[in-house]
Amino acid sequence: MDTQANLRKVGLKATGPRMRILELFFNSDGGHLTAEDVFKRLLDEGEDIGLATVYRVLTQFEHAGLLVRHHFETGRAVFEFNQGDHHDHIVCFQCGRVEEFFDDVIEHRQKEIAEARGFVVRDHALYIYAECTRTDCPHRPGE
Amino acid sequence: MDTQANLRKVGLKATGPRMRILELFFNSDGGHLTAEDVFKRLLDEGEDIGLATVYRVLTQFEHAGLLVRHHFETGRAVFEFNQGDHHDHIVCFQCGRVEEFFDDVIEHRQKEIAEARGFVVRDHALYIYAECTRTDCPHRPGE
DNA sequence: GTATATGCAAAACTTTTGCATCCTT
DNA sequence: AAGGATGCAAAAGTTTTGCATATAC
Repeated sequence: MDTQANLRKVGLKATGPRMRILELFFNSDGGHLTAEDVFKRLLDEGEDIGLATVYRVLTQFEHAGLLVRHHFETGRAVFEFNQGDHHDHIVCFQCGRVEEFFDDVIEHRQKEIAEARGFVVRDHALYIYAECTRTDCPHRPGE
Repeated sequence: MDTQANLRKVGLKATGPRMRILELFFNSDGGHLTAEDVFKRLLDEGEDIGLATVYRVLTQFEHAGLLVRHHFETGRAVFEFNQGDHHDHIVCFQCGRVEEFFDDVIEHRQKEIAEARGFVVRDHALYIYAECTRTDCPHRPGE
């Protein structure tokens, strides 16, 4: 991934902090990170970065369409890499794991419902909160 | 509505603040209120109430099943009266109006999707963000 | 070289907690 | 009377902003 080119493409200067943050999301394999998560990881990597910069960059990336901001039930914003494909989320109550899915039936039905009520859909967010029945559920609440 | 009886039913003492807050939601016709909204309305009514109490009572009501807490994209929690019937939301980008709906197809599909992936659904939240095409859209962003 | 981005510190905002007093049962 | 609930103030947690310095182009 040419981080520098990707930043320029969306009209942002290719600065150090921006490149590190974008790479972090690119390498995190669809992970959902809070501003604090990003900040700590960069500190761990030995970066000299400020939390304010992280917040500013995350917001810029959201506006540029590089990241998507979500509001889970924690009250804190989490960000994920925008792979272009829209998808919804299943969040495990027990281990906090987030799995993604996309379903045509649901997507379609939403559009119908909204239009029948005189709305034009611009976006939507569907979160299913569930219990993970898998044996490999790490069961580590609070992380 | 017998506010006093409703509170006792869920095991809470029928105190002044709790009764006022429950009545507020009952009379607000399905309105979605933040803690701050509730606090201000009670102050306007001349109540001597603290914001901390509002937060405590709202959380108690949520646990008791009297209210439902939502996280819209604002970052602040909003509460609504729990009428027992689950429903999802269409939020108008322009006027902020929230319309509710329930759709069996979507409900069913969610259950199927989650179970196919080894999850047992406990709850879910679906928010459709849309533009209101109605002529009576008040168009008052920021309220 | 110039405009923008950054780090730090301080502020703003939402929510929680400690504690003395008050109220419900 | 006893225990829980309240208001106030202070704290904790998240996000934003002001400003001097540093960096990208």
